[in-house]
Amino acid sequence: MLYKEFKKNMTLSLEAICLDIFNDDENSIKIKNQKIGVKKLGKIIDAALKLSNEKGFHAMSLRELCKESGLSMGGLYAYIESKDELLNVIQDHGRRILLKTMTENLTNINDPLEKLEAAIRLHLYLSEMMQAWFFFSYMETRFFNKEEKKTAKNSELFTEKIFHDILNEGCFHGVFTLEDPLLTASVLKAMLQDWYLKRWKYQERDISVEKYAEVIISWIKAFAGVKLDN
Amino acid sequence: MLYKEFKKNMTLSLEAICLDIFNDDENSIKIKNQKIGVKKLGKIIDAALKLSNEKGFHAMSLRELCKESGLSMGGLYAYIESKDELLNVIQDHGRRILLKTMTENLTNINDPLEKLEAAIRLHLYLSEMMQAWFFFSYMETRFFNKEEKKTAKNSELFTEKIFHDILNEGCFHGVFTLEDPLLTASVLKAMLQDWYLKRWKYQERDISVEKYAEVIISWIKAFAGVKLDN
DNA sequence: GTCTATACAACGATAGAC
DNA sequence: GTCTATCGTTGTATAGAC
Repeated sequence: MLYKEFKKNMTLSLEAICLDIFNDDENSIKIKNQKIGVKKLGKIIDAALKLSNEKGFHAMSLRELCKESGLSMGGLYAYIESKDELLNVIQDHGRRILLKTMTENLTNINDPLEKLEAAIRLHLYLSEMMQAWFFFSYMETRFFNKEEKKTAKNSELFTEKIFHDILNEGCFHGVFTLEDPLLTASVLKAMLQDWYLKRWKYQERDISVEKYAEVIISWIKAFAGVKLDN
Repeated sequence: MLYKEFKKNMTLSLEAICLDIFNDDENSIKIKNQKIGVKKLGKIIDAALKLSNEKGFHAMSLRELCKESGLSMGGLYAYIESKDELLNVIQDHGRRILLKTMTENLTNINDPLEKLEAAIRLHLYLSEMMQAWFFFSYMETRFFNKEEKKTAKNSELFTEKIFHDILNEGCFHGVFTLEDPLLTASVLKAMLQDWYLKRWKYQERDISVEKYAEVIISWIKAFAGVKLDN
């Protein structure tokens, strides 16, 4: 699947997820009008991601955030309880999309090699589409409180586990030959993360996300002892 | 070479570098006594790295830094001009060691495969020894000003170039078979960085730096079409 | 060379008008 | 639902005693 196609499919399901999140957060959100609420909350998250990725979440002042999202200080506090809670909202928002997309799109693939390729493309395309969130999530995790840190850690291990399971399955069926599938999954994940962590480099060198996916796939094939057919 | 051996050799040359740095910074440092100065500046850097890696450089207050390094606010300002300049001092300190170690220890190796293995081990061992600085440098770069950002970017590309050159050399001599040596070097670097970025994971799983080095080396061998001999 | 005391700006958060 | 005005706190940085 090409990135363009993936993006088109995703845009539709994204709106539904945003609505879900807004309704679940009604205890902390003071806005009753759903239409206004969803729209502005989206603007706040986008602005917060933009500013945070430029200067860090902690260095981003709420006054700046207000300017960027077109609200006043008082207005902002109708959407969030505190600056800390804003962080939770952002994290939760992205994590839901990540979890939903990864699980839903892989269940009906059985062939290990096919599944591995699909998972790699899926993760890369998703991180290309929501680069700001992936970058934010990676860079800001260490500033979370204890509980949020644990959730973030589990999310990291969840993605790793997807690849670990596929590799194990492949080894069991004799498609892959690996000495340490877990360590392989870990390194594979590092390569996927590099895509959204050093986007400036890949952009400068005109490397498309499809091209990068191909490199990663041919790399894992070589390492897992899969015969190259192209 | 094992990590233990590497560490022993490094400790000696480290002290000399610290003295160099102290002498070069005499325009901003108000301390005249060299012995006192070097010792305390080292303490300040260590404390700053510790606190910064816990909560971020921006979130670390100078009051905390004073407590951690055993100085008063006034005392601290005898060593640094401003908080921003402290960032430069830390960056410069680590970068010098990195540059010196990488260049000095690779010049007299000619065989591409041997050189590649040595470079991988060198980078991993160095990042194991100075994990705090490597982590700091990776995580805080985006908060630098324009000029410092450029220097950091060049440092990133410098390390990548070392691997790129070795891979090119190997391809030229027919030892490696690679479609895109630059992209390979880029991905290789991502794998090396994962070692100091997710140390908690590798520690939890009892993966030593030697073991990790072996995995990376066998991975690049498989990808570059080098016959495995063990 | 190091300390205490203090200046002043910017922060997150809230109250109350509209 | 959004605004302005204002609170108390904490930040960096400096002055002057020792």
